Amino acid sequence: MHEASPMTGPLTALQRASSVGARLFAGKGYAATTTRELSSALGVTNGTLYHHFSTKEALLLQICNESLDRITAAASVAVAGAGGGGRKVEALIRAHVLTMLGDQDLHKTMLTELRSLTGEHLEAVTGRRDAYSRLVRDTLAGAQTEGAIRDDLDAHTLTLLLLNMLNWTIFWFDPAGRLTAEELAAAIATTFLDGSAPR
Amino acid sequence: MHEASPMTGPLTALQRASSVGARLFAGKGYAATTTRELSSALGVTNGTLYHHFSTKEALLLQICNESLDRITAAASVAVAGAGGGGRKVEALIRAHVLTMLGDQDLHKTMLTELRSLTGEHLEAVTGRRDAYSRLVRDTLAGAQTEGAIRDDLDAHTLTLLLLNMLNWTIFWFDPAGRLTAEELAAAIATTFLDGSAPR
Amino acid sequence: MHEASPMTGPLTALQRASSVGARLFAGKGYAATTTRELSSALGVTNGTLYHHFSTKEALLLQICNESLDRITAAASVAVAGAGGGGRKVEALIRAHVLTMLGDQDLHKTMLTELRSLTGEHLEAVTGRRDAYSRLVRDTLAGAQTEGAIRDDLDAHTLTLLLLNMLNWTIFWFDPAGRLTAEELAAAIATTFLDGSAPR
Amino acid sequence: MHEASPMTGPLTALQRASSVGARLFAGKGYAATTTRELSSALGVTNGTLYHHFSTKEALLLQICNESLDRITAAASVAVAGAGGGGRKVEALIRAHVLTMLGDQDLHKTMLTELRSLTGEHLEAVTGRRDAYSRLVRDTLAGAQTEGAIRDDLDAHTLTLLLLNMLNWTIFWFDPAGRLTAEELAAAIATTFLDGSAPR
DNA sequence: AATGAATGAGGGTTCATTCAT
DNA sequence: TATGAATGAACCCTCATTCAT
Repeated sequence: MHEASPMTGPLTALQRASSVGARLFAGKGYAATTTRELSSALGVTNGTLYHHFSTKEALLLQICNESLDRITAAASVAVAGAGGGGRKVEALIRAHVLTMLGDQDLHKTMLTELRSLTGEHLEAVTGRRDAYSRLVRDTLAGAQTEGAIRDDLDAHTLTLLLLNMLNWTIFWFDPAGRLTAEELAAAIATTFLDGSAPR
Repeated sequence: MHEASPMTGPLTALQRASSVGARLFAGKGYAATTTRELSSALGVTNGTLYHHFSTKEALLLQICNESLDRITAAASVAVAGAGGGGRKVEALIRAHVLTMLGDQDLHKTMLTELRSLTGEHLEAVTGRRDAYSRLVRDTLAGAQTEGAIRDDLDAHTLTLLLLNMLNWTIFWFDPAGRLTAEELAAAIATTFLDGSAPR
Repeated sequence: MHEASPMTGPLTALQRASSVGARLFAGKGYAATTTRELSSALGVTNGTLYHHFSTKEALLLQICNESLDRITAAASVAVAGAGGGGRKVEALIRAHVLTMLGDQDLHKTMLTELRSLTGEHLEAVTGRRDAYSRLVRDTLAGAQTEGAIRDDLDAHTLTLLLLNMLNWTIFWFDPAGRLTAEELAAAIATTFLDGSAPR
Repeated sequence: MHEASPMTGPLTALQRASSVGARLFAGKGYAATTTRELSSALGVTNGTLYHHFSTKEALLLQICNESLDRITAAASVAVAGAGGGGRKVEALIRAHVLTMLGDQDLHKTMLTELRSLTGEHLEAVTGRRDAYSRLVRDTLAGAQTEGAIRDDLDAHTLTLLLLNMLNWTIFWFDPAGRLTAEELAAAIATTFLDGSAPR
């Protein structure tokens, strides 16, 4: 997906910065990752890294933004393109899961290291994350209005529970494991919509 | 001996170490918390902290162990005391949620900072966490056997989905918010067992 | 030699302080030896150590004094008791070597860690060590006067050369090695007096 | 490239590291010398010191290696260039003394602080020092074979006694004193070969 | 754009020493 | 006399960041 295509040359070191940074940040945490580890993993010197990112935090910001860009775009498209009722919810779940697991390090970094941002950076990313939450809530509220999902639990609570099911996945999903991302998306949709009790 | 009893005075600084450490680690992360911040929050000098904990990691270890002790004990008791079928699952959910939210910092630290442990510490805590996961899975598998929950999703997957719903809560639950822990436990149980679609 | 005799009880911890301190100081150096290591090797607590020695340096001072007491006493007695001429020089060499190697740690500490003393302590010990050097020089000068040793090298230089031969031994002598202290004393006396060239 | 040549300016701070480090280590001991004292004496910051030496011990290692390089080279050349018999021993003594006193701090550090090295560093330097001892012994054994020195004391013992006379000098020699290094070398050679007794 | 030496504040930890019990 | 918790300065070392080349 994000690899060089036949029409382009190889990625430059800096184009790989988000992905390399995300790998390191996801692996050992933002605070525990040094800029020297970043430079070294990128194959450039420490000084060069600072020609492209004014601070370590700027790289984290870029990663968080990229994560939210992708997940918001994927979810928006999915929801817009799906039929009414439960279909939109299913599409949202699938888009969220597939996007998130398609670049696990990137999204894990956003989800877990966001708190290391400061000041305006933090506000900006938090704002975008909240906007995404609203997208989820609006989708659920819409489904409630259409009678596709229950309305004895308010949309806000349902949103939080759905995000619970979606996001914690980032901590344990193994692409080489027995469950594919598609299967997982289906299992989450089933469980969230129909529950685990037999019908 | 060193525990606070109703008859004794306030906890000493060091008896508060787990709770103070958990607060700081949960707030800004283990790696970003300095031992000086810890000492200062405990009201002791840096040297005193090291009189009681050989390393910063030793404090993290104690916190993780305490978290898993509590959550395992609470869940075991709850499951053992509940009636058959879905009741055990409900009891487990309630015990997990109430325990976890009863000391949010402690359990958040265990859930998110465990990876900062090294060597034997990491193995020991990981082992205990996995043992807890097995308790959850056994409970779900038992409910499947009794026909209380569906068996077209395997117990392992259901376990992961349930833990998703339970654990991510730690990131957003606000004790002062509109939802109480009891209500949340009930909402999770309902959603996990019956799903969000109307019946 | 310095062990409890049948008439006395076992040594108290503090009576062993010089010997234990000397062992540790000789082994890894004064600066690299901690007071906790000292207490622990003595089998007392850190606080107790400080009831007997006001500072770590006070223990070093005691060791240096004990070393110089012993070596000065042994040499004085030996020189006084020996016949004239070269006999006094031989006796001095033998006394120095046997005393020094009889408690290698004690004397090694004095010889190598003396510089860690400060202020008056340093002056006092340096003064005593210089006094011992004068004893050696006076002995050599006396032998020159009697014609027992050459006088084309001045007594001061000969003193330094003799102390060279005597003192560096502390760095390599192994009581379990093939050379006994007596044999070494004889070899030094022979070499210093007669030289290594055949006669 | 980075060596000072007659055409270049003064040494950079880091080129002086060995000599400055040796001065401090020789003066108060390796363990008692702080890295801040080192940086400060070099006129750089603490961080800069660590830019060039990965640990304090790495500087000690460099000093020890430099010392043994010089002393081994000087002795090898001297022995190889000298005539047979006692001439080689005299040449060795002179080379050892002149080299050692030509940079007293460097060699004192090697002789007295070597034990502060750890692991492979210690083994490496100990190995090189032992190799130098073998050079001395081989020289003495050769002189014995040629009948230039006595053989009723074995070469191993004579080696130790000669090194005693040579090495302890480091503790007291004063370049500004009444004895020059050349004179001292001559006195040691005379005493070691002919003894202090009149012939 | 790229380098890598330099910076200096701050990190975890240790230590000689003190003191209430 | 003995204890061991407490102290806080200092230790070695790391790090994000800067800057001359």
